[in-house]
Amino acid sequence: METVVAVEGSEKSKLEGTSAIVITCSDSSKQIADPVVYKLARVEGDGRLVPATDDEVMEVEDMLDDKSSVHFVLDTCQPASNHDTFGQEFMPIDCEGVLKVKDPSTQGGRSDTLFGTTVDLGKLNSQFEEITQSGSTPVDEPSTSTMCVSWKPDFSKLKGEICLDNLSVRELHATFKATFGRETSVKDKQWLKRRISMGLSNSCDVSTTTFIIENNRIIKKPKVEDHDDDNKEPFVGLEGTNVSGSNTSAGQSQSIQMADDLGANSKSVQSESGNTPKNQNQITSEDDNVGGKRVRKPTKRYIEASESENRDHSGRTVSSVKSSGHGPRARVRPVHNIQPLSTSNKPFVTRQDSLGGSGVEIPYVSRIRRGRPRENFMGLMKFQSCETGMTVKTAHNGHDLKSDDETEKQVQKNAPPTGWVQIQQPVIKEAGESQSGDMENDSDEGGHEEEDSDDNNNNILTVPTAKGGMRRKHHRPWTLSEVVKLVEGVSRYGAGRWSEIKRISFSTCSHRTAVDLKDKWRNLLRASFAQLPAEKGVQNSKKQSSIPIPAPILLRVRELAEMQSQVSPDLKALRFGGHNSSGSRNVNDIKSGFL
DNA sequence: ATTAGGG
DNA sequence: CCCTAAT
Repeated sequence: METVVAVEGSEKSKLEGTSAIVITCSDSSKQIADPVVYKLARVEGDGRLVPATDDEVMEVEDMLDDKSSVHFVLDTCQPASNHDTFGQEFMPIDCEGVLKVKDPSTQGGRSDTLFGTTVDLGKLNSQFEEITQSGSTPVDEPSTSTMCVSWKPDFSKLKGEICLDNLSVRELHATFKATFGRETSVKDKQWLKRRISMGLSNSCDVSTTTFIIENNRIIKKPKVEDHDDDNKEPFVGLEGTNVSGSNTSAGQSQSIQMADDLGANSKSVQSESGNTPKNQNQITSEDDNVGGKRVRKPTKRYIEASESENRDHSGRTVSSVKSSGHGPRARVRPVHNIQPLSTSNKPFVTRQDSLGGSGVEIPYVSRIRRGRPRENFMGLMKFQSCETGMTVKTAHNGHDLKSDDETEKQVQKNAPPTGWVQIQQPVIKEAGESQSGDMENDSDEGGHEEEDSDDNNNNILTVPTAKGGMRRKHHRPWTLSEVVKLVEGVSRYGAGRWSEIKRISFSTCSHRTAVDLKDKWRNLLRASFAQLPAEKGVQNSKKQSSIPIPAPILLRVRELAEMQSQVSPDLKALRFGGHNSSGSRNVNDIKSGFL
């Protein structure tokens, strides 16, 4: 079930000796099993084909996480059909996707191009032609609305909006860096453009990346003709009336510009009435209500902590906290044994009570589920049924990170302790989403052990990592695809609608609560804004304990953030001069009609 | 129950 | 991640 995709241009025959990128898509629950085979090669000016260098391949590799399904085989003359070696893996990005970009150079003169970008799935070739030539794109075909599909490159937005053409080499370098997060010494403009385009398209979302580069700065380019984007970017219209669907065409193109161009403090849209001293106070003490953030009084924890300084620990007032059922948890929850048997032979571990500092040894019971009780086993069941469609990839490029999870999973499967996992529940496909799309590459979604054995694994606090460090048991490194899903979700529903995003985009991830999503987004935000201004002087220096997030994604994050005015003042300050502080409020205000 | 923020 | 305040 493999097709060597058509290679545009005349050089097809010469491809034999070039390097190949094999991308296999083996999500069995999806019916698309058309692996795409790319040959990565460069064509020199004289028409010679030069196999991609290690460096080039690396660059492409960088854009995919290490779990990616892409294997690079350099200089093999093997026919591409010979993909047995590659095992079954998943593409972190779009299965159905077409990795392609509009490339100016393919239409014009030079042929110094990479074949990879002109490769396309045959069935979409015609569309490609149409798009690359005219700007008039067909509206996206009705999306099947799996996450997978939703991330397919959106050609409709591709119309000449990546203006790499006019850039100097220097500017291109900047762009390159922004895209890949690293420098390049290549001076060939075509090459740079090509690479950047590839980078963006490979990030699976060129869709909203409407920007141009100016003075080393990435600037959004106001879209003017947005007839077909309405459903794609609900938040383009920050005016709020058209969060979903209804469309005030006038407002749309402007709102973006507002976000970028309104430099001043349009932040406080207060009533003009009081020109009293209060107004001046507002300017100075705006921080009291930092950007309209919710003000918090010191937490109980904090109060208690400071109180306990002046108090014998035995005199602690437990009652100060609403001890409704479970008093103050010093990270100690009531015992909640669901599966008595499996805990039987586990070492009884004690730990210090962290609250009193009294040194009391208390039996360590791992946390019961925080918050509300687990909905039920649905998530699990769902997960299981999803999981079945997946091929577990192992014995490949050492995935240290999840090795432990993997083994645990194995254990679970081999010896189901309770048997209740056997319960079969009808899988509810939520809005027809995910199901397969979600699982396509999240092969490391442990799921089981977390859900049913967690509470009983009394003894495992941390697990050793490959690098000698200790990782918290519960810490699941975020998959690239999870990140992608998150970003996608935010772009759809807006930052803040975590439960929505959780429900829709993460329906299959039993872990990753809405809070987790929020936290991750916060981190992404930080990362996305930290990277650029820092000139990322030491990109590879710090121990990147977690997978580096591809620059294009970060780019996207930042864009979304700006679009939704999520940029915190600090971060904005971090950027180049006070540039964008839009007066628009966040989505929640819009939602509540607060305008 | 959900969300925002601090730790 | 975890926790809590706020809504």
